[in-house]
Amino acid sequence: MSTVETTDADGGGSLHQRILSDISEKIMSGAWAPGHRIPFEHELTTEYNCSRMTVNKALSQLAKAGLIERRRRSGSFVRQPQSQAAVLELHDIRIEVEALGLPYRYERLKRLKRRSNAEDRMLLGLSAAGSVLWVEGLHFAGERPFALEQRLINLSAVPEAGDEEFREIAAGPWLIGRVPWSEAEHRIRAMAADETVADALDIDPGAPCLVVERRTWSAEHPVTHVRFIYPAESHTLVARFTPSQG
Amino acid sequence: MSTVETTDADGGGSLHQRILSDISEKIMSGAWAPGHRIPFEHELTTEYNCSRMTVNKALSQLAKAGLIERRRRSGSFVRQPQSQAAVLELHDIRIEVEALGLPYRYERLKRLKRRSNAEDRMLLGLSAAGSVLWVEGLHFAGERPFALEQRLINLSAVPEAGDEEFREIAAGPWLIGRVPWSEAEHRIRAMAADETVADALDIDPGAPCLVVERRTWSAEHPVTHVRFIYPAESHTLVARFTPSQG
DNA sequence: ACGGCGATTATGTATATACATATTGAAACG
DNA sequence: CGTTTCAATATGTATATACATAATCGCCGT
Repeated sequence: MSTVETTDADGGGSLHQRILSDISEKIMSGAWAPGHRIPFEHELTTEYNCSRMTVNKALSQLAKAGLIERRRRSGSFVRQPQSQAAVLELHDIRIEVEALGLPYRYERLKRLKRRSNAEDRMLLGLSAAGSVLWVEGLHFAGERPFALEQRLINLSAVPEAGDEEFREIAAGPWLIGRVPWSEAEHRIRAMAADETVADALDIDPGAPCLVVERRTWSAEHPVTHVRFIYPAESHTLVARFTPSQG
Repeated sequence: MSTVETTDADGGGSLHQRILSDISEKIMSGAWAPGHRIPFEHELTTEYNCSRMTVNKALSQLAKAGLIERRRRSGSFVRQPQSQAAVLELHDIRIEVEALGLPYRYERLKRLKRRSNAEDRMLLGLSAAGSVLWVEGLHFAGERPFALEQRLINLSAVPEAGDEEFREIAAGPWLIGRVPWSEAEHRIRAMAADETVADALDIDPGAPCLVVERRTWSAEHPVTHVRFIYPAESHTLVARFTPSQG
């Protein structure tokens, strides 16, 4: 610790990241309950064998993310999970997860190309039949499932999506940059997890979930319909605004 | 710059904060358009007469917030804003209900004037203690409960609310028109109904609910915190928006 | 011309250090 | 016994430094 060691000497990621994910894991898993005092900076310093600045930066970030609260002279404490803020912006889940300091991972569950049925057309707002792609995947924050994604892509609008596997990359990031969207509509509601959802998200059947559905258009053409399903505890949408004044 | 100078030597806030606000100001105002290369770290270092670490931390934070993009060897650039925060309308429940073609009714359940406790202050974002008014009421659509409202009013900001009974009129419509609000923040999440909520809304305990919390400010003063609790089946929020630019 | 390779450059991450500031707990005092 | 004061402590913010890493530019040889 006395000299400057090579950056990223350990295995994966930076030390900063490792501290972040270690601590938020402990909090998320419940090992450190709300109110629990987490180790002092100088203790983490010896635990991770690093300088206080490194620990400090990680803890400050957790504080800004709302996971912990810091009190001078007293230490840092796990906060009541009322303010696990995520922002209703672009709704890129990777960014949301990484803002929590957790490693992000995506895993495709299903992929199916088919001729649109009545429900597909309703979801997309299509009048005529055509090819659609159905993709289902799981977003992970660390080891835990963070959100289940169910997506319908209108292949008449985005034919090249038909050649994509979406095995490791979520369809959202793929579509952005390829298809300029001109309009979007969100629907937000609560739902009880059914068998399938509960299984995928590793929660109890019947547990409350937050559902965010988005429909996107590009120049009047329906592009995609996504449904994100979050376990209730893991997610709060935050929207801040000032009056529009007519 | 050669020695360690006293922290916060300048006027208000930290240097970190000043750099942050300066740069986001320039971006938000359009002075630095998307694609514009902002000064290099070493340039800002001389401009603000501070170390690179300080500048680096500020820029990293802006990057994490999505305002800028950083490229090694090339510098930092103002990003294209991908999307905007959703503009949820300030929803008036009477209008929602009447849009469904159902008769609307409001009924007050509880009303309590008290000195703010720690939780009240947290909800309202107050630092000092003071009088608050707690009002709980039910919104009906026809015969069925449509939403449960739990509201906290900061009597320091709106003293005349202390004389109101809110027996037949909900506090929301009363406040609007009386108190011009300058800013609001929504938090949206899912929740399982507890005993109290289930009883009020006439649903089963454990049933999923949509919770919308709103905090309102008027000229920097916290005015009110409301929580609307909807049975999952009865409600879907809709937000529609277009990208701010290409 | 053109493709590869090394030098340069800006950012990324870490260290050790210094001093500020808020809060707590205990000692000193009226 | 209550209050005031003070020192200890943990966090907050800044500095200077060191080395890593990625991307670009320009040189050079074929």
